[in-house]
Amino acid sequence: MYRTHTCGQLRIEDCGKEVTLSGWVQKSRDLGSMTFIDLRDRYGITQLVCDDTTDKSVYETAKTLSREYVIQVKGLVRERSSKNNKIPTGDIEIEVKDINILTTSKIPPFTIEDNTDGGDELRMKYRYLDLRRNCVKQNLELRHRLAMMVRNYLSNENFLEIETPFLIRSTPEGARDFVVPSRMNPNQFYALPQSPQQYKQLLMVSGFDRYFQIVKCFRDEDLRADRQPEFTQIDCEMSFVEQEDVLNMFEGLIKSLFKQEKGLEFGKFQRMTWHDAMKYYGSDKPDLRFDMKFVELNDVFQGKGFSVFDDAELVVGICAKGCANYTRKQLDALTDFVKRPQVGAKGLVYVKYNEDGSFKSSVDKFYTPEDLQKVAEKFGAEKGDLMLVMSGKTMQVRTQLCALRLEMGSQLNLKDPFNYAILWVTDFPLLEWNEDDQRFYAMHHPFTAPNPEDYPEKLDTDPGAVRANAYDLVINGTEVGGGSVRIHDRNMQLRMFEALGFTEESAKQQFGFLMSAFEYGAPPHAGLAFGFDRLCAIFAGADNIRDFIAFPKNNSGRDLMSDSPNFISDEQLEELYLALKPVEK
RNA sequence: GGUCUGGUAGUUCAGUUUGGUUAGAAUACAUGCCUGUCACGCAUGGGGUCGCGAGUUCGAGUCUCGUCCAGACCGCCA
Repeated sequence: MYRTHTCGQLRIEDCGKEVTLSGWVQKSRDLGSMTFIDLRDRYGITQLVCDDTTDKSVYETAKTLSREYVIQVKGLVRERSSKNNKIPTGDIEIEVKDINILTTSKIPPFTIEDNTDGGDELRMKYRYLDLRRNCVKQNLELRHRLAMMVRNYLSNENFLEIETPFLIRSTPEGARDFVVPSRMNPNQFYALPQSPQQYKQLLMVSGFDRYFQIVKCFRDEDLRADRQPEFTQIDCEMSFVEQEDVLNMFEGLIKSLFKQEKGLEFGKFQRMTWHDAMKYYGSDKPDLRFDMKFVELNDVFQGKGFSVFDDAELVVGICAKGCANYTRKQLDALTDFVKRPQVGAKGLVYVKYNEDGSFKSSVDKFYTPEDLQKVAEKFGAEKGDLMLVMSGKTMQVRTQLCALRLEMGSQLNLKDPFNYAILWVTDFPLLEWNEDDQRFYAMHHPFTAPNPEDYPEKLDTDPGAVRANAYDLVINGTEVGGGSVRIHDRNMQLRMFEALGFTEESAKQQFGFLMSAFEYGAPPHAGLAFGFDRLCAIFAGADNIRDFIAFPKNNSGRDLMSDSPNFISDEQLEELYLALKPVEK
């Protein structure tokens, strides 16, 4: 028997017991004629002691132990003479009677501690060692708990978890597909699913009126801190429901997770239309942990001879509470921030509402104190506030001001990761115009149902203004989930394809099986999917989802541990009827 | 496809602004001492292709160009 207890288990009441423990050597502290060893496993750390009561040959073995050796120890539990209240086993220690070295270890390239000395790259390369660290292990434990809660909640609500295929047909809409060559069907390829979208809709046609799946999805797009090429969704679909039913069901799920995991209770989640989110926060995923709402200022700023504002489509600003004391240097830094290529603004206008009631702005040449007073009134600004104003084309300037708003939120410490601001964003546009291709694309996906108020009339007259029955769940500025009511009527689906520039034939070619299925009695249905990795990160107050995935990829989509992707042999290529093309510089 | 930041002992970093003697610190590692440590302590020691390549120069870790790698972001992500 390798162990009678784990390394996190023994307490003061176990004193006097003969026990056997197995684990990794965390650290050895040699005090001369006395040696302490911290033994670690998944459950915790237990201190081992060798002193003059220890058999000499056993002590000699103890002296040879080095970090990360795997050992088995037999000994007696005894009370410590000096306790350690930092660990749960801190009241006891093991008087070592026998040590068995199970395996030795090379010196690890970084320390296996919460405050490791290892950098990201090194930790990825030796991910199996990184996972030994308590903080990383706890992230995976959190992930497991949340997955269990999701399964329990949905199972109790009569949802069935049904697996869908990973080797599927490629569809050109949406993100790039990862493709897999088929040996048995030369020159033909499978694709890995970007999501099980069409399969879950088929399951609705099949009568499984409540489906879910915690499932891997694959997208061959550039990565970010919150984007991995393979990631996990909580994918859900329901039949005989309207948008309201879906929002209520999954609001319940999210509330249940927060209640169980964090003991937090929330009232009804705030809702905001996509239009308002863009107008007041410049983003379809506004961070509502702080306010700093956009205020549109065309009427007070235009017509006074300041051509930058006079010529702009939109003049819009935010008010930073208590920031009128910002120095010239700080204001210049903000200007530099918005001028960075990532933000892309031309400049930034500030108006200080000083404590003495006077105004100081970067455009004093053009505006009288009375003008600026009106601006302040628009903002509802008080003495001591700083107003920051930008102008330009409507959508562009909103995006730029959004970047500034988030930056101010960071500077003013308004982004407490454990203060959760949750909202539904609803009424997304159905279609999105693409300048490059000169055509509309589905903003969500081509199966999303239009809002009945806008269909069919507006689809002909003003396609860009048609609202969809689509919704996102946003927490602290992160999109953690999204979904829609689906089209279940074949004619409506054909109209949609038409609007997207598909012919009936090309639509059939790509989505034929779904369209065929809809000819055999499709129920009204709707659903959504949550980004499970992001959800885990948010529960832990983290930004990067990598720490919540056991074996993640890096920025370039590489697995630094296994060094993949990598080349395959000529034999493999031959078998797959593939030939490589040289990379052009 | 683009913008920015970084690459120097096993590791994390300083040094680069202003080119100039033998490239430092902490930590890790090794050896010795130490009976209550738990970030143990003390002493000693080993450890460097300054990412790679080219250039400028009497001389390059330091300046220039190219390139590779890593990270953050923009585009992209139905």
